[in-house]
Amino acid sequence: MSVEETVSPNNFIRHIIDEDIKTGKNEGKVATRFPPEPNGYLHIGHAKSICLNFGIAKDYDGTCNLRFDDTNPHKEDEEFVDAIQKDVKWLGFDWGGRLYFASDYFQQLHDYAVELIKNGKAFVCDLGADEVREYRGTLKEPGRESPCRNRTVEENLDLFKRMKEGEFEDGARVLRARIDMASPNINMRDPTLYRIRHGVIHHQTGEKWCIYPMYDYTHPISDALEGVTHSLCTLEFEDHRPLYDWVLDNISIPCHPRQIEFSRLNLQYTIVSKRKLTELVKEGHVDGWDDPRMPTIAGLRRRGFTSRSIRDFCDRIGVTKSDNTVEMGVLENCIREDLNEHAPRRMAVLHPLKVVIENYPEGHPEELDAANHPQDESMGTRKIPFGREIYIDRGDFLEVAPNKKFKRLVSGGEVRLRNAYVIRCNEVIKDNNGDIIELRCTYDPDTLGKNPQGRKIKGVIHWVSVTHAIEAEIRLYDRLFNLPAPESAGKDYKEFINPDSLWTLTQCFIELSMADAKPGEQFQFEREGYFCLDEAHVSGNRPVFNRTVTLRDTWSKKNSM
RNA sequence: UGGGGUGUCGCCAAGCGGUAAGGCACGGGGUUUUGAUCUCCGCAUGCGCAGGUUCGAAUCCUGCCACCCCAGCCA
Repeated sequence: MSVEETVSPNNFIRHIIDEDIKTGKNEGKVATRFPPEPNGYLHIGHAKSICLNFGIAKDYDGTCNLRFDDTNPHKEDEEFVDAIQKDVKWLGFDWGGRLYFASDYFQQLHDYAVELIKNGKAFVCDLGADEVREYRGTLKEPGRESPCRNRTVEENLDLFKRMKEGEFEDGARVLRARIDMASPNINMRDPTLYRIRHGVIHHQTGEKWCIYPMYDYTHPISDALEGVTHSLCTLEFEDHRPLYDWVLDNISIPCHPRQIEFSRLNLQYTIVSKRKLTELVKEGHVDGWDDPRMPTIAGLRRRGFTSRSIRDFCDRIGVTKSDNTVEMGVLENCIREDLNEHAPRRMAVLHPLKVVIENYPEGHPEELDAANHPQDESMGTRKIPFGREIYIDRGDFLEVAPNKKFKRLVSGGEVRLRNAYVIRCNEVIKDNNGDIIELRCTYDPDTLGKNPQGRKIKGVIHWVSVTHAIEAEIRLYDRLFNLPAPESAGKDYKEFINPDSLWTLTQCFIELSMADAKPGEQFQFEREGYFCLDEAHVSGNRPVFNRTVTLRDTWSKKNSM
């Protein structure tokens, strides 16, 4: 497979790793991890991180762990841990049995906390949440020390033990690191290490614990326990790195991974924020996490994106520290490139208009041969039934050509039926409203597989035989938001939800050969785009197809300007 | 002068003192029974701005400017 041969592009993180290997750091080993919190589905931004972490492990002959950062049972759920594993696997990565949970380390995390207390590096604080905030100071002014800051080791040990044993209510006390309330870095102003959470059932540890460690405390230790060498995270954690290092420097743990930050992905016309995606799902703006309009891995999969195209996308966008917003065109290009190569061609009529071929014999349908791929003979051919009555797309007929460049069918004009004959339109039948309901045509029997003598046929249109067509529902998707950057418009992003992001067409006709298509199977509907049979939905007894992406269309683009 | 970051083509992004890669997008030509694909050509005398060092600066120095992140007992 060509993807496996692709050389991953270099980036600044790989440069750092190259240097570490050259200088013999970590004995030349490379270990990364992908650490999602199971509080939502993975999205395209996570794909960037997954490709980075697993890609590095693969290329450097190292390892990449899948570790759930499950320190906040309030927001987390088993549904998400299952979905995340499914998505990482689907993206083509393998954690090889190294599946971990931060909650696996709760006991060790607790023991290291006791160690910090014993060394006077942590204390139990009685301040309430509001007071802690007040004492923290502001961005420009230093904070004040908690009145509890100078408790004795014995008292701290006793209080922490009683916190663990459930003696205190939620919020009554926290364990804090004893660092520096005057630090210009707010993260270093005696950050909270442990909080009390009663009455929640943790999806992994049940009711075993009522104190839960914070991210800033859990993450460095989890990394170190797993022997991670390079801990890759996004830019907003850059300010947390001093704390990451402080934790590891102040406990007796032999390993000290290096945290390296890179910028997160932003994609135009969508949002890549788990919190906001959760809102879209919960408030019903979309039909679940796997709605084909969602930038989630599950949504992209259902839309018809291949994992190969997503990996390709991640390679193309690169990894840097600069803020970036990638155009949809890049993602679209990736899936078009993949599907152009791999998707077999089919014909489907989305907006049917009936055509009767008057000089074609009745009751003598024939079977024509059609290539499954115009450039790849190895994909073979198929039979397509042709008959006296066919459907063409309404958009492929106009009574009068609007300009000399129009090459579809017009009254009195000729057009090539893809994989079949040239037809001429002789008559336009209309209903009482003046709407076109049928075309009367004749065909030239001498044009199958060859061009007619003495005249040039400019246009080619697709079609489907009326008697053999399968009725289908086709869903056309457009961008979820009608603003390139819905999150930074200074208003609620939900105001920019595109009301026309889904068009459902219920009376479409697809060619017979797709009768036994499998869920998820992908096709190019010639001249329309790439479509896949929906994984889950059948509407009545009609199959449902999702449009993954249109074909590139320089013609309509030019004419719409 | 609160701290931490980032600024190279419309969007990504190489570049690491020797004279601006590549991809997407865009414009144009060719082939074509998909207005697709494929193919060829074009697309930064310029690297946030201003100075300086140097034979030579996107790369080094100085000073500005713009944008992003941080005051959860979220991650």
